[in-house]
Amino acid sequence: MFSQSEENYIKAIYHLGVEVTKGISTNAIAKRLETKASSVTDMIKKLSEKEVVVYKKYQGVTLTDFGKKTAANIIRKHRLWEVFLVEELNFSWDEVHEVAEQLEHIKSPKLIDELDAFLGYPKRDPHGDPIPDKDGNLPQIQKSLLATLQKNEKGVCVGVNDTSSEFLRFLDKQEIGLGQDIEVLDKEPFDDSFLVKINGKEITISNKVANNIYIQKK
Amino acid sequence: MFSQSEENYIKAIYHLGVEVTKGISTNAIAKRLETKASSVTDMIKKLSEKEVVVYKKYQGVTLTDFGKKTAANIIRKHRLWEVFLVEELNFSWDEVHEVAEQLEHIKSPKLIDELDAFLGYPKRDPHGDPIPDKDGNLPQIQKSLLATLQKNEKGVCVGVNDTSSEFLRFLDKQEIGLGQDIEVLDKEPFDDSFLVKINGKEITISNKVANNIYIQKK
DNA sequence: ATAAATTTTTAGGCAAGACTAAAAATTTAT
DNA sequence: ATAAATTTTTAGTCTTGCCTAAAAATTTAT
Repeated sequence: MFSQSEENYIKAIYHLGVEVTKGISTNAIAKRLETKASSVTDMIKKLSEKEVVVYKKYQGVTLTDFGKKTAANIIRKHRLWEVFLVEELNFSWDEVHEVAEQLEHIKSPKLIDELDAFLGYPKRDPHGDPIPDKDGNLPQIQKSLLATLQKNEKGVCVGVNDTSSEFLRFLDKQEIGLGQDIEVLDKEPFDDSFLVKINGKEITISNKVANNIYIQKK
Repeated sequence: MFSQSEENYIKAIYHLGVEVTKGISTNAIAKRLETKASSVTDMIKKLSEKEVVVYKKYQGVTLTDFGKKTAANIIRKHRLWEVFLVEELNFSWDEVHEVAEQLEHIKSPKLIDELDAFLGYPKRDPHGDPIPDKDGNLPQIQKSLLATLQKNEKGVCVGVNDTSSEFLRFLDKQEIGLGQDIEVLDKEPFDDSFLVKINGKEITISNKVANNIYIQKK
């Protein structure tokens, strides 16, 4: 069994390690968890003894298979709770994170299995991120950043990269959400902004925004 | 804001203080929380500084009004989560306590208000205990121990005193639950046991059991 | 009323998890 | 290749919440 603090480190290492082969640096973990590098070193030693990570001094850390499974389970809980908050308790997608950060640490296998069933075994959370199954497997779909689409390509919004409240509320204002059809009408070479059609309306989207919206092409 | 540990102390003091006018003893708190008296003294000093309790050396503690309100809020969360677990996630009434002990510490006013609404503003938890409202007020109903009923009195089960798994599972086996009609057919002077009619069946109930079931007379 | 038993508090320590400051190792720049 | 900059680790400290052992206060018994 892991403490909340240990779980937070495991999750951070997991997220930092997605599509990276080298070890995760002490500094990167410290930055993500808003803590100090020396604290990270301490915790890494502990997680290493518990065989959650592989660690060699000055070389960063990698999750073991056990560590990955542990991480997937924490993320599973986090995302299921997010679904619950949005679908059942009227939270908006920019409000869920803080509460899910707490709920993900509740220890009860039955609770999470029942919650999963209660929610109808959802595959994705309110931000479009996949929910790991009980064995830690992620359903992968292929998705592209809106910014990579060419003129006249169409797709449907399947996720976001930035999940900050500011960005999510901006999307709400623009009526962009998961499942929303988006068509690229034009790209402006000057500032790499996009002219897109959403809900029948034509709106301009900055390059920064286009780099934070995931699209499934069609 | 209080730590989980502080919240557990506040709750313990509240429960020990129901229908008691004197201060709660250090030892009583230690026993309830399965900790040592010296640890209790430490925590009591802290809670006293935070104006949650009134404390004079060697005289036990009492909750301040602020402390009572805090306690009621924790209990509100605990009981609402219990309702959720039983009504929505298929937990039985003997399984909920441990998980609710964790969930009660989640910090989010919106979460608990929405949960309350989602559940339809329940007045009582699965054991028949009243759920405090947002201001900390308890709906009090008058209830009597089954053991105090006379021959031929009738009532409905509205709560339990002992909430241990053993007792609750015993009640399940006897098909006794909240809302169950119970009629005292006879009392046996020899061992103070009861002959009662439940669900049309006549069964004998020990005095110990009768002292742990609350009845609303009718 | 005093002795014995009990309860409560104090004093000192320990583990987890964080921090600061300084040392050591590594990487980058010249 | 060496100096400078950066990253990482070590060493020592702090807080929270717990512990044991001993001292102090209170209660109970004789």
